[in-house]
Amino acid sequence: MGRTPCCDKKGLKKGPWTPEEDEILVEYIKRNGHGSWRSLPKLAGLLRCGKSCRLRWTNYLRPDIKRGPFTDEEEKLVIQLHGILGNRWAAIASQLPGRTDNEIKNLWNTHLKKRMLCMGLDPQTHEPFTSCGPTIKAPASPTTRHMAQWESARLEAEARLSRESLLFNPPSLGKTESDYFLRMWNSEVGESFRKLNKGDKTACQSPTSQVSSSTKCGSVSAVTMEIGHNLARSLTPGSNQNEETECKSPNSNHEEMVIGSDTSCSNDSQDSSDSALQLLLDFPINNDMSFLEDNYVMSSAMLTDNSLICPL
DNA sequence: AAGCCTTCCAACCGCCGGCCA
DNA sequence: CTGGCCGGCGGTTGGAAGGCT
Repeated sequence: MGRTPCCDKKGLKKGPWTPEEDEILVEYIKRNGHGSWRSLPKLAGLLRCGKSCRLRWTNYLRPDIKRGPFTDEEEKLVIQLHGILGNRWAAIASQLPGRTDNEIKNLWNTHLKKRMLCMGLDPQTHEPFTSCGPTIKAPASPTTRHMAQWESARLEAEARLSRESLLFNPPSLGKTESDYFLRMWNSEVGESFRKLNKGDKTACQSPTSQVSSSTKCGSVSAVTMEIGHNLARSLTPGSNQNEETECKSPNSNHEEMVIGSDTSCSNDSQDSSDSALQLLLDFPINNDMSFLEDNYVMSSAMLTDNSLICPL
């Protein structure tokens, strides 16, 4: 029992859009909103299927689309986020205002994937290749692998934050220079973040309590901070010295965000990883996540040294 | 100049999950 | 509960553009 096609293909135009069609679509959406995509083409007088109209609008005609080539910063961010999210282009696109999932997917497939290969890294796993494949045997599916990475990151963040919480006052004691996450937490950025979340009485007392309670209270903020920690670590040269995974590329010593793919991942922890991942995907990114961008900017200079740019 | 090859990206296709009757 | 509708997503494709011989 196959699905009915999204539209009756008879009499409907396919292929590249003409400027006239673009104009009709834009004018219609400006006046009426897109409403039901399925009925839009008929109402607007277009010989296209609704899906085609939606795609044209979201990928090309939308007024907030950012034109022009990707900046280095954007490319780095895509690579970082791909390491966390895998091929979830829409989720990645939500981190890059004005960029579409299609655009990012194309960027990855045409440029970044090659760059990874050139650096001796598996574009799917972000792990170094060896003569007989990746150094670390990854879980069977990308989804499972990313869940494991998430959980591993969460557990380590929790452990580290528990340790650090003992040293929270004075903040400088025992703090590594590279721990941007904690520094940020203690900075104005962290403070404004805490203010932002002051409504949540169970979380946000401290980084430790917040992260620890992330999966129990479902605090999106906590997950955000985990992401921040993960990204901060991945952006920080030398910060992975004590991590479980060997992240050394034969070609470079660049940052690597693969975090112990082979660390234990119990069923219980997979559940929490599930919720964390889900929360991330549901997270309305253009508010809280901005602090990550700050962090990213702060750390991006370091990336330049161990450049991801691979002359082809 | 012509032909071939490669790269790039807009657009299509099919699947999935949420919603609703 | 079930099945259809719909929007969204990720994978793939096809053709235009540019480079090379």
